Amino acid sequence: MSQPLEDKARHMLKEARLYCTEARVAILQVLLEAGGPLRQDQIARWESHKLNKVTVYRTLDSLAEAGLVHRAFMQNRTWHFELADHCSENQCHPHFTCTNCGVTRCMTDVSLPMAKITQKGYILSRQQVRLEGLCPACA
Amino acid sequence: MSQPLEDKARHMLKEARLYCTEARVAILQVLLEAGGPLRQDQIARWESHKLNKVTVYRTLDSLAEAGLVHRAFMQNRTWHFELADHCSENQCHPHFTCTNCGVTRCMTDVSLPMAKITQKGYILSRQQVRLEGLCPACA
DNA sequence: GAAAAATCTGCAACTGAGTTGCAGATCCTG
DNA sequence: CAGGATCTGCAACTCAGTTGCAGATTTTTC
Repeated sequence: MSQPLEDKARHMLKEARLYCTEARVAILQVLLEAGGPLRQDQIARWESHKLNKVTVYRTLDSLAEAGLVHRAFMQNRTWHFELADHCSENQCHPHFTCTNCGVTRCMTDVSLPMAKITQKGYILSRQQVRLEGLCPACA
Repeated sequence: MSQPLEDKARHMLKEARLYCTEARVAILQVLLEAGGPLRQDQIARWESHKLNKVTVYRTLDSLAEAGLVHRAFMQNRTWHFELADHCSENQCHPHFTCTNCGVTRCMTDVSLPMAKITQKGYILSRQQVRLEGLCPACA
């Protein structure tokens, strides 16, 4: 059923010159399918894949190092990972978290200009924006 | 020596209608003196105050609830706390972290416009900006 | 100002995300 | 398909932050 996703995942791994291991293919598929940030446990439990948490973390590390995935944000001391597409070179889309229900959403259609650091000597390479408020369901 | 800071701390607590306990006065003093974000262990070890970590966390919670302090950012799965002044109602100053040496600095002179959420139903109440790059020493 | 009520504080034990070492399994290249 | 390079899973660990509870402080009441 998700053959095309698996193919896409394998292709991404080939491009990045990474071993096409079961775990990497599975995790990329899960992230492609989810279309948003996921925690380690959400990935490990997804569908029929049963991956050890150590494997999930190490796999995400290698995918992040290769630039395929990145740590989107931390919530409740837990990292959420997502595919690194839809990101410009130095800025990803903002993430909105509802302070009432806790749901977090990617605001892919919102963007802010890069900050300007006036102090001398700083080299700004990346900017991250978190938004907080009420989601439509809780407002 | 830090009599004025202690007085200021006590005054802040009175204003916020909180008990003037030793721990609260001490922690406010430390944060006033530091002038930037601190971790729990940095606060606990500051000068002659020897506070239990549970006390530090609970005290910071109560100060945060009263609006005197807030969680500035998380680094290495650890919260950094700072005084809540210098913050506008819905946005605090950005924090810059050097990807090389790990140092984090408050960029009080940098500001970004608030994001505009185009999707209906969202109420945006707070925006947080993290910056990454190289500090003058590492650039 | 002392007693009562309301709140803190510290200790010990716990929680849970993320990490490490290592042996055995998989993947790729020649 | 053999052999080296690289993963994977298990068990045990780390460490920031939390919880329950008994005893200590602070504030309020009279």
